[in-house]
Amino acid sequence: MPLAENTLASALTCSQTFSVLANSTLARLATDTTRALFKRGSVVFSRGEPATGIHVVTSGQLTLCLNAAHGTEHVIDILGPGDCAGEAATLTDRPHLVTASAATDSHLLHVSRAAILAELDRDPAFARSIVRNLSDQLYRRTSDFGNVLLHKATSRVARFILDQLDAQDAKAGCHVHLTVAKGVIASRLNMTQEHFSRTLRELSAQGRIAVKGGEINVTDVAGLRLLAA
Amino acid sequence: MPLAENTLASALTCSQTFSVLANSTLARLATDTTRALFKRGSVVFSRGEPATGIHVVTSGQLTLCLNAAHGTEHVIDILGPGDCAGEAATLTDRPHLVTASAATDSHLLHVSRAAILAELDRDPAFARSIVRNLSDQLYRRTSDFGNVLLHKATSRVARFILDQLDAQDAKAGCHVHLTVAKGVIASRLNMTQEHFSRTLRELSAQGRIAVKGGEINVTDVAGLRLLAA
DNA sequence: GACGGTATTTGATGCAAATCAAACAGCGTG
DNA sequence: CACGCTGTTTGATTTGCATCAAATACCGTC
Repeated sequence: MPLAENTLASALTCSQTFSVLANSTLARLATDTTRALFKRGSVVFSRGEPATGIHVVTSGQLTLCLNAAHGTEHVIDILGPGDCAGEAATLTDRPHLVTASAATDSHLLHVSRAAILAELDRDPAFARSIVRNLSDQLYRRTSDFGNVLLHKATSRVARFILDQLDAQDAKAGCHVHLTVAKGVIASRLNMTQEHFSRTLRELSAQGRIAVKGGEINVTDVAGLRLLAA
Repeated sequence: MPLAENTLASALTCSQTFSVLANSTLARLATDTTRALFKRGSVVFSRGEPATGIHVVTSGQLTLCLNAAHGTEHVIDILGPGDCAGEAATLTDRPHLVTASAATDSHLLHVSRAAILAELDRDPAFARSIVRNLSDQLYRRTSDFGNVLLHKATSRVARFILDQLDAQDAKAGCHVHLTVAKGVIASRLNMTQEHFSRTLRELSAQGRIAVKGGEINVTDVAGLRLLAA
C-alpha cells in the first residue's frame, strides 16, 4: 500500500530514521504523531522536563542548549530538517538534559513516547533504525566532545568552516552561508561571540577567508586545513 | 535451560546489557565471544582502527581517551566491571574515535561485530537492550559534556567527589576511594594533574575534605554541594 | 632498608580566552 | 526615513588554567 500524500506518515519520512520503515509501521506511528509550528525563539522542550517523545524537524532549525546555573546557555548542537531531538531522554525515561528551541521558524513532528515504545517491540526494523540513530548520535557527540576538548578556538573555527563546506557543498565550491546568528555558532563552538568575531577577522587578515555578513568565502582551503589540525 | 557455570555466556551477564537476555541468545553470542586479560597500560583498541565488536569489562578498569595531534591524551570516560566499550563504532561501522586502554589489569570479553549484528536481527529483546545501552550512553555523554562546558574546575572536582560518594556509598557514608591515578581523574575532569592537586589542596584548606593519598574524607557535604552548583 | 621508577605536590610564569564596556551595523516597523 | 531593536564588531582588562621546572612522596623490588 502506497503512502498517501501530505499525511503525517509521509512527513515522517523526511528523517532517515523513519524513511527506511515499512508503510504500515509509519502509519501506526503517525497515529500518535502531531505536527506543530514553532516560531523563532520559542521553546520546544526544556531541561528537566519529562520526555514526551521524539521530535522530528521537517523545516527550520533547532538549537539544543545546556543551561548552567545563572541563565548562561550553551549550544551543543544545531539541528536541521531530517534531524531528531529527544531520543535519549525518551528512551531512558529520564528528564531532558537539554533545552530545545527554534533558531528559525520551524515545523516539527512529535511522535509520542508510547508509540515509540510500542513500535520498538512490534517492528524489528524500527528497532534497527533507532539503534542506527542512537549510535550515530553517540558517535557524533563523542566526536564533538573531542573537538571542543582537543583543539584551540582558531582550530575549532577552521574545522567548522570546513565542515560547512562539506555539508553545503555541491555548487558554490568554496562558499559558506551561515543560517543562524553568529552568537549561536560561537556558542556551538564553545567560545564567546566576541572571540568568534575576532577569530573570523584574523582568518580574513591572513587571507584565508573573506567574510561579508553571514557569507563566507573560503579562499585558502589548504591553509584552513592546516589550522584545523 | 539453565546457564552452565564458568562459561563465556554466563560471564557476559556481568553486564546489564547482556544479563537481561534469554539464555539461548546468550549462548549464540557466546559462540563469537572471546575472553582476554589486558595488563595495566596495554591498549585494547586505538582511535582510527575499524571496530571489531563490543568489549565488556568483567574486572578491572578501562580508560577511554581522545588523542590529539601531538600525543596529548584526554580521558573522556573510565569504565568498570559491567560496562561496555566500542558500541558506537561497531554499530555505525566507523573507525574508533577513542583509544581504550587498561587502567588496571583487566579481564575483558569481546563479542564480534558479526554476532552482534546477527543477533540484533534475530532477537528483539537484544535490540531493546542495545537501545537501552545506547540511549544511556548518549544521555551520559551529553551530561558529561555539560559538566565540562558549564562548570569551572573547582566545581567539577566537587561534583566528581559527590558523584563518587553516591556511587561508592552504602557503607562509609562520606568516604571516597580513588581507584585510578589522580592524573587520570584530572584528565577525566578536563584539567591538568597539577591543577587537580591544587584544587584538592584548596578544598582541604577550606575544611571541606581531608585527603590522604587516594583516600578522601568528605567533612562538609553541604559545602561541596554549594561549590558544585 | 637502600634503591629506582612512577605519582604527586609545589612554585613561578605565560597565555588563551572570558569579561566588561561601548561603538557600530543591519533591518524590519511605524 | 527616522526609530528602536537585535546582532556584530572593536577595544581594554582580567582571570582561570596550562605550562615549565623542580622538589618530594610513594611503592614494589632486590
